[in-house]
Amino acid sequence: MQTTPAHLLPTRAFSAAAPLAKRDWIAGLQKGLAIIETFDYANPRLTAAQVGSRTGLSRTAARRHLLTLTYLGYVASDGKLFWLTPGVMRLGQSYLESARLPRIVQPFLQRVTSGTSETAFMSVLDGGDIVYLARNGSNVYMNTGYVVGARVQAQVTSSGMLLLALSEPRWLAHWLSTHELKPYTTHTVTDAEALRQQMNQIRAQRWCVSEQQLELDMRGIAVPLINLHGDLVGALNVTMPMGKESTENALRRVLPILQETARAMRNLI
Amino acid sequence: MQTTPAHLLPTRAFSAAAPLAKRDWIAGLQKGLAIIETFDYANPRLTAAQVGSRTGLSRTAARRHLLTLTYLGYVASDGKLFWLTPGVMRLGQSYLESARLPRIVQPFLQRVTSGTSETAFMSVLDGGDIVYLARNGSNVYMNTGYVVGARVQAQVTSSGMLLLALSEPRWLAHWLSTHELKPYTTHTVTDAEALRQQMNQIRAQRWCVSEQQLELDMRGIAVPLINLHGDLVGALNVTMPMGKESTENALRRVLPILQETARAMRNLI
DNA sequence: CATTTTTCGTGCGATTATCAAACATTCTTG
DNA sequence: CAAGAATGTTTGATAATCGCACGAAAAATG
Repeated sequence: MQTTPAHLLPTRAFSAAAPLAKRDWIAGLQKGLAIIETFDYANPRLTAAQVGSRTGLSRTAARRHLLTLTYLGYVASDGKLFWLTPGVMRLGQSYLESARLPRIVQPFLQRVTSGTSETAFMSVLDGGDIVYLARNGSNVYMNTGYVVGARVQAQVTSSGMLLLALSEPRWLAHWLSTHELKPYTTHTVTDAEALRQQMNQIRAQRWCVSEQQLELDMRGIAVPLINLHGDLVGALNVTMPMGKESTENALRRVLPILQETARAMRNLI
Repeated sequence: MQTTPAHLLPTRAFSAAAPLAKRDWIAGLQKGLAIIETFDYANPRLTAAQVGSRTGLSRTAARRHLLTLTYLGYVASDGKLFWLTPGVMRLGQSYLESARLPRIVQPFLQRVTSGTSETAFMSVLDGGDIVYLARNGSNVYMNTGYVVGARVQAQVTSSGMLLLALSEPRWLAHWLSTHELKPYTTHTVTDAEALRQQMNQIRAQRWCVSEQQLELDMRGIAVPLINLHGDLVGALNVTMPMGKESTENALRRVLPILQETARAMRNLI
């Protein structure tokens, strides 16, 4: 008997296969994390009642959780409104510190940057999102948001399309049939069947180029990161302004460097 | 009632110790967050028993919380060991999205970068740590770790010294008397009295230069960010290799730009 | 400015989520 | 291969968490 409101359930829909026994379910933890994630650009400061209605909790329950978070330093309050503090960044930082990947890749990203003069990223798939775990290069051309930790819907990035294409076919099929394909630019592909075909090609060629899907005039080129056991651990990509350069020329210029760098990383990741 | 700016609130309260009533305390939430933070560089993968002993929970309790986190997608497990997933970065991202500051400062950082040719940062104090909330500039000279979200003990950075010096005197005194001053380089100041004197000067002059405290051959220069109400909301700084440049010359070159940029930001933050 | 309407803080008894201990099972190691 | 250590699972007892109800405090209204 799952009394949990649907919107509190994990985003990683498909992996939800193991319906945790009730006795192993810490409700307060789930609710508190949902509360942290309910703050966003449009809702930076909320009352306890607003948090309650956004998370499906009662006003009093939301308030109790918010007070706990406040006491722990993750949330601040003027007595009426609540907002997140920089303290919550300790949590993401725990991941960056504990994971080997983000630390190991940095010198390799520098290699890509100096070889191509473009901004290089390493990213992984989380749910249907691309999460950037490391970055190297200038911020001259780039929109400001793409820092370490940023997330974007996978299908509008080169790394995302690549990782989707190379992931578990059943999961991919499920994702394609349930995910809403939001258009970011006039060029964004929003047809699931078109995406599916692109992915077949990407899976075969083992690299991906993506143009103007997330931002106009921007191009991304991605290759997979595979470890010695053959596991897919993430993607390496560069993002660049398209300018007047042809797709073919850009590929000729950066793809070999990406592929060679990914190969060089194999026995370290 | 709370008049302290959110960014300056001590993490695990000193004066802010309003010892939350028992009925408003969500134990599971505190425990779960403590579990997330218990993973770090030295302990990237832990068993439930290890997590228990590190967080003071019983083995079974730790396991229940870990299973919950796993189901929610923040933790992964092979059945025996547990580790954090990129999903935890959603949490820090909630802060970056919801807070105005990190978004607003980006163009100003670019201004600093182009005026000084050095890497620019915006940061706030959280507990005794500096947290970098925005960054602009090349990563050529910099050690890899200083990305958005990174934390360093405040007293070894220019921004940290500045924010400490300008914070609530009672809180500062308490911090100085309880905080362990860890040496990072052979130049790191580890004497509390010496720090206190430096802070007096910094408080008076309203800027700070810090050299070789965290890394050899590196220099930081910081100025405060003050809003129209006169609240201290953070610090703006540049970090640069010292090379052969004198302190005076570096100050003459970058301090005016920092100060002018901070002034230009006043009515936006 | 007075009155209505809405929102918010708090105490309480009812409910059930969470606990640790005991036991079963699996993995280690000599 | 058997003893010991570490881990998974079950269970009844306990106390943590719940929503409701009520009064106080703001907001909204006219």
